[in-house]
Amino acid sequence: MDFPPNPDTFYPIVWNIVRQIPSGVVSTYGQIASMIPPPSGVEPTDYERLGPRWVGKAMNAVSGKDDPTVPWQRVINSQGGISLPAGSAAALEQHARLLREGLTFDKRERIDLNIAGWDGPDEDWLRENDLFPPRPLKKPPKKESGQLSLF
DNA sequence: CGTTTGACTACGC
DNA sequence: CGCGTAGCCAAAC
Repeated sequence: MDFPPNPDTFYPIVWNIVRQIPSGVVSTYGQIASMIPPPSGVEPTDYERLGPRWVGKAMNAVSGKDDPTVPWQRVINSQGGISLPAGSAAALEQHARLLREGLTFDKRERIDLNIAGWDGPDEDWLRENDLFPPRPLKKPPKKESGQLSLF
């Protein structure tokens, strides 16, 4: 299955989550997928592999509808890069929008998820929508839990 | 009607 | 750090 069992229900969930992403940060296909329960009939192990691609499908469907309420530009791949074909009009548009939102790309054209990675929606919102907590995008800061309050 | 192709990721070198 | 590969199947060609 490289396609959601039921796009009509799966896509809207994805779009609702994407609508929660604030300007200035970014999420990933995998993180979005991690919040959505596997559709009935789909094994969790399969979903882990297929979910991210389905999220990509949902994003593709947005551009078709040209829905201005879905900030699709804030969803990038797990490496912090734009997944649209390099040089394509859509890719350039996404790049421009992200720059406009204050995000910065390194010389490899990638965003540092440790800095700009999204922490997910409010917990209340997640509960109201029966969604799971997102998989963290930021890697643990080595040891020293959290950070010393001292500066 | 057979082939190619994905808005992905994790993993191995 | 970068490049290649598997997993997998509906659509587009």
